Amino acid sequence: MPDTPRRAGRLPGNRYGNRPTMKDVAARAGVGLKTVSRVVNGEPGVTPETERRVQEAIDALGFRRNDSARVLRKGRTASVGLVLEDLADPFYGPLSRAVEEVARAHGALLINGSSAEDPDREQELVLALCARRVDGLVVIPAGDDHQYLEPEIKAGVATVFVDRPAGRIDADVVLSDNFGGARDGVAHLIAHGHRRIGFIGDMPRIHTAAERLRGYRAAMEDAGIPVKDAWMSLGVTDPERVRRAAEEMLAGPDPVTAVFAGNNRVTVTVIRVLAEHARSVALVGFDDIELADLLQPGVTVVAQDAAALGRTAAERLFRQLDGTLLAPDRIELPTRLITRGSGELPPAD
Amino acid sequence: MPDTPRRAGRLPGNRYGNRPTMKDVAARAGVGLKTVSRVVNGEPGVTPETERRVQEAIDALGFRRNDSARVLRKGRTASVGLVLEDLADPFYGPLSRAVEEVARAHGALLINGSSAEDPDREQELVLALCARRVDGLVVIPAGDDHQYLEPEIKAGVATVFVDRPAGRIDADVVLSDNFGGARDGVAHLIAHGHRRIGFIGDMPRIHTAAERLRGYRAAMEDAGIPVKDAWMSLGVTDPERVRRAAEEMLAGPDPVTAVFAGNNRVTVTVIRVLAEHARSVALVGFDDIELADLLQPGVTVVAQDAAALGRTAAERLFRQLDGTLLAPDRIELPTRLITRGSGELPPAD
DNA sequence: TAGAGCCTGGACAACGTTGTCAGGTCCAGG
DNA sequence: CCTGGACCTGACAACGTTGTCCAGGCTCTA
Repeated sequence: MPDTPRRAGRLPGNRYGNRPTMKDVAARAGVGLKTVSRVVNGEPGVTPETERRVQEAIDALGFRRNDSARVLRKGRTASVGLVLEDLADPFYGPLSRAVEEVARAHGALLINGSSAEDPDREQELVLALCARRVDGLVVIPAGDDHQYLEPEIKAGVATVFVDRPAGRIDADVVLSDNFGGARDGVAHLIAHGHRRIGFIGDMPRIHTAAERLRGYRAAMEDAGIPVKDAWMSLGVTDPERVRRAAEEMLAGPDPVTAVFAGNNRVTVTVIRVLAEHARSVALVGFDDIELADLLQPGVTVVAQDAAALGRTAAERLFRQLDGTLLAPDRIELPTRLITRGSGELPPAD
Repeated sequence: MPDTPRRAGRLPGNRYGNRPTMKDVAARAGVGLKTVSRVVNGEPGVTPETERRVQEAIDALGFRRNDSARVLRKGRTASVGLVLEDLADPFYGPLSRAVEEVARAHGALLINGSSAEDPDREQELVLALCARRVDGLVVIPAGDDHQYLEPEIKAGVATVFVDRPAGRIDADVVLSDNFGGARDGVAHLIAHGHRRIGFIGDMPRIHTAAERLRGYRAAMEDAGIPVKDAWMSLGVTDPERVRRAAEEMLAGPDPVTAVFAGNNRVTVTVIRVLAEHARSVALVGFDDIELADLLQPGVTVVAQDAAALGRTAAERLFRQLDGTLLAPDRIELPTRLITRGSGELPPAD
C-alpha cells in the first residue's frame, strides 16, 4: 500500500488540496504544535536550534499558515472592503488604489466589489463582506437607505462612505464639494458672457448629480438668469441619449451657447457632439479627463481629486479602528476649476 | 447589575464587537444549534414554524454568519485573488472588472492588490492571498520567477497568469498578441512610406515590452530597413524621460518621421511632444486611449481588449476549479489596428 | 393497536489556529 | 547539595461553523 494521505477516507482529499498544517510541521520537526506557532509568528522564546528545525520542516512541506483559522481565533481579519460603482470607470481606479495604499500601510488587504449602481447588489456585496468579517468598509453608495448596516456598525465594523452620503444612518462621509464646484463652473461660463447654458447630468436620485444640478441652478439664480426646462437634461447617462439631449439643446428655439456636463462620461459624449457642431459652443465638465488639454480647444473642467477622496476615507477608517476617532463627521474636499479653452469661448449668437 | 455581556471578563469585549453566534440565536429561538445552521443555509428538514422562530431571532439579534469559521470547516473560501500592477492604470480597470464579473457569476468575491511592478511586493501579495486560502489566483506578473508558487499550485490553488507569462513554472497564461500587434502597427507605418521609425517602450525585462520591441524589429527587417540604435528607447516610462527620448529621436542627425509608442502612457506623452513639434510626425501607439478619435489628428492605435483578457483568464480559472480543465495552456488574444489619422500621415522629409 | 418508516431536531466532533498555563531543564547562589 | 528563578516547551481549550449520527415523535398501514 502506498503512503496513505492524511485524512484518507474521510474526505475526497481535495480539502485545500490537503495542505500541511502546523500539526504536520510539528510532527516532522519533532516539536510541539505551539512551538511551530511561535516560530511562524516570530514570537520569542524559541532556541535558535529548534527554530532552525521548524523552519526546515516548514520549507520542506511548503507549509503556509491558514489565515481563516487564525482569524477565527483572533477576531481580526486585517482586511477592508471597498464597494464602488464600477472599477472600469477611470474615476474609481485611482480612488481604489488610494484606499489600497492606506490599507497596505496598516497591513490590511483590500477586497472590492462593483455595485453597478444597483442598490440591491450594493447591499448583497456589503453583507457578504461583513460575513467575511472585514475590519472595515469603504462604501460608495448606490442606494439611499443604509439602515441595513446599523447592526454591523454596532457590532464594530468601521464604516466610511465616500463620494455620496449614506442614507438614513449616521456615519462618516467624505465628499467632494459638488455643489460649489458646479456653481463655480457655471459661474465661469456666465462670466464669459453666456446666459443660455445647458446642463446634462445623471439621475437626481444620485446625490452627486443632485448637488451639481443645485450648483447649476444657484449660479444661474445668482446671476439673475431664469432657467428653462429645455436646457436641463437629467437622468441621462448612456452616450446615445446624451447625444440626443445635447443636440436638442443646441437646436431648440432658444439654443444654448454653453453646456455644463455633469460627469466625465457625459463630458466625453458632449465633446463628440460639439466637434460635429457648426457653431462654437462653450463647455465645462465635471471631473477631469485624460488628454483634455490636447483637444482643440482644451476642455475646461471642474476637477475632483479621486485619490484624495480614497485616501481621506481610508485614513478615517483606520482611525475608527484605532479608536482615535470619535463622532461621525462629514468631510468635504474642494474641487478645482482648470481652464483650458472650452470654457472660455464667448457665446456665439 | 446590568445585563452582563456574553464572554464578559474573558476579553476586552471587542472581539468582532461581540457579535451574536448561532449558539446565541439557538438559545433565543429555543432550538438546537444545528437547526439554526440549517435555516441559515436553507437546508431542508425544518418546519415552517421553527424556521420562522429562528428567522425572528436572527433578525432580532442582527446575526450574520461568520464566514471564517465556515471556510475553516468547509475548505473553500469562494474568493479569488487578483494581483495586478496598478489599479489606477486605465488598462487594468476594465480587466479587473471583467474578472470580478466572472467571479460573481460563480458566487465568488474578488480580493485584489497592486504590485506596483515590484516583484517582492507581488510575491508578498500572492502569498498573503494564499494564506487566506483564496480558491484561485489571477496574476499579472511583475517578477519573472514564480517558482515560489509551486507548492501553492500543487496544494490546489488554481492559477492563471494574464498579460505576461509566468517565469520558471508551468501554468495557464492568457496574453495579447504583443508581437503580432506591434509588427502590424509598424508595418502600417512602413506601408505609408516611413523608413525612419522610432520605438519608445518599457524595460525589455517586461515581457510585453520585449515582445513589442521584437515586433518592431521584425517589421523593419521584413521591409529590409536597418534599425539604428538612436531610434530605440527602452526602459523609459516616466513622462519626463519619454519626452526627452522623443525629442532626441526627432532632433538627431537621422530624425525619425514616425514613432511607435510601446504602451498607453508612452503614447500620451508622445502625443504631447508631437503637438509642440513643428514638423508633422506619424504615430501609432500600443493600447487604445480614450478620446483618441477626437484629437487632431486622431491617434492610430494597436488596441488590445483588456476586458477580454480578464474574462478569458477568469473563465479558465473557474474551469480549473471545476476540474474541467486539463493541462496548462497558453492563449493568445488578437489585437486590432484602429486607424484614425496619426498613423497614416506621410513622412515629412 | 402495533410496528415500520419518515421527518424533525439536537449532541458531538472536527476544521487549524492561538492564548493560557503548567511542567521541565539548566544554572547561579547559598 | 538544595532552592529559586529564568527560560523553553508542550498539552489543552476555545474560536464559530458544518457533517455525522442518533433519538424521539409522528403518520400510515396491516
